[in-house]
Amino acid sequence: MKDVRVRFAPSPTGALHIGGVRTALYNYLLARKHQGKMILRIEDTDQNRYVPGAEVYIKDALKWVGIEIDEGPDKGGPHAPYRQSERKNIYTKYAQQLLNDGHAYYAFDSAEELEAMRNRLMKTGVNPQYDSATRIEMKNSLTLSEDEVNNKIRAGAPYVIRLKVPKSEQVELNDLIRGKISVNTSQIDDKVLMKSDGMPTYHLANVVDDYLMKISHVIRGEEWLPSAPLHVLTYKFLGWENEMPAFAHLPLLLKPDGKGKLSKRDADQMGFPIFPLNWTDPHTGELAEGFRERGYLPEALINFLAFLGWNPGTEQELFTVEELIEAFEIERIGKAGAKFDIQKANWFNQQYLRSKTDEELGQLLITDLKSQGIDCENEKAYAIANALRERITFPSDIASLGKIFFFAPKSFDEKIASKKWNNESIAVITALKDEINKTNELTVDTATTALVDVTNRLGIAQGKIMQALRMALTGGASGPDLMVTMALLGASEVTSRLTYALNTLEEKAS
RNA sequence: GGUCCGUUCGUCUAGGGGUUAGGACACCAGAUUUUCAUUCUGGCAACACGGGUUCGAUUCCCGUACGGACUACCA
Repeated sequence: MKDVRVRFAPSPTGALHIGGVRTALYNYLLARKHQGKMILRIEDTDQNRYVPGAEVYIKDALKWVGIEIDEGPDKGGPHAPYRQSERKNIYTKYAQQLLNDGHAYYAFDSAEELEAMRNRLMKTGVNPQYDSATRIEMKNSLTLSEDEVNNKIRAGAPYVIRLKVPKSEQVELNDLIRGKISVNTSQIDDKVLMKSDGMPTYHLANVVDDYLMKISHVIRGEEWLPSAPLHVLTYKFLGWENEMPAFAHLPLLLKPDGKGKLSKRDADQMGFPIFPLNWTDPHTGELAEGFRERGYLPEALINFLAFLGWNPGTEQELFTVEELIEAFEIERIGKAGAKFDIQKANWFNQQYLRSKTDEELGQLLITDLKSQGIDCENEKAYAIANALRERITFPSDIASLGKIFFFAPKSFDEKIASKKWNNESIAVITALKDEINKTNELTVDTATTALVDVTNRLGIAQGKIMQALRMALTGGASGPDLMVTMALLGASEVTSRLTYALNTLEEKAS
């Protein structure tokens, strides 16, 4: 394979959508697999849609998920600048070339005139396009005399430059994911290449830049598929047919239920993030919570995203980035859109979170507790993390599940209280409390021994009172191993909690 | 409407002319855990439909249906 050079080319019009992250990821995986280069190109040719902060956001988001950029606006590189607004004169040059070669023309039609043309065509049942049939009725350098055109331009009349698409020719391209795609030029209209503000449109800019930046593979979303033949045509007209990159159009990320592409609205409705990081809309001031802030680990998100539309063909599910790079192949990307299933993302997160050490998990707990004004020694935090590690999906679960070690219960699970708080459990807990009160060193072993002794003495099966004991100790119906919980709490705390439970719950029972 | 693209369990998907159509998530059940969770075992559950081609089609071809994308001086 020739030198692999891929690009991720977002438009700084807002936060980076999770689908964009996946597109960037696939580009990145291919680049790394072939020791190629990953290029970040900012497509900011629409000045009206520019959103301050968006570019920085995109870079921060890529950095967070671990996608490294080899060439880009900050990094620089042999084909700088990497911001399209800074490459304006380059596009003008190639537009001029197309004009000279008769592959493009000036058009002076106003928005109203275009609108009128479309309405007229619509009424007659013809597909409304600015094409070989309609352009002869419009105001452009094909219908106007050379003098008229020159006069208009000299007078400063606004104009655009359009591609002169042939009347009827088959354009073919071989998509790496979908195979051969063939379209007749009669279905393509004379797309605007240069806008009246002097900026290029995407169609010109992406072709010119991909060529100049020696891009080997264009990996982008399926929404570009319909205009891909137009781009192929542009490469041909520019004389770059032989250097044309390979195309791979990715299937879309779909909403979890129903149909259609995943939108922020869906995500909001179903209660999951759609942006990698927190994003505050500069216009509305509205904050959208990111995957990072929700507690998703970048490696989990990457693993999850990689599998949305691609799979290695083996039964392995958990992949490090290095493994993904090794296994990745464009040919194994699926064709159909993939519904976004947040439950699967949660599962990946759980897997990655669990694989962390007690120390890492414990530090997470310490940080969380500190923000609530609670101090916790390292050793205790590590022990709590160890007890909780099998039950957490998000880092914040450690603190929320671990709070039982720092706060005595004030209320008790009602279901357990009504079902399990009876003479037997009261008897056992009373006796256990007295037993533990006598010891000063409470460990898993001594706690177990105490419980066994008490239940044996009273002739009550332990299983019958475990839930009552847990409720008395923590207020809840579930939690980490009870003996571990008691050991972590210590003798005096256990005694006082059991006493409190016995006092408050007794009244309720009678 | 037109053009293009797509369609295997609820979801992500493997597979491929002859398979008990495999895995994962979710869900359900049992076991273990003296409790809940974990873990383990098992279960539920899919080739959109109709025509071909073929000895044989879920797999190849053609239609149909359904779905999606695109159809801007936005990307």
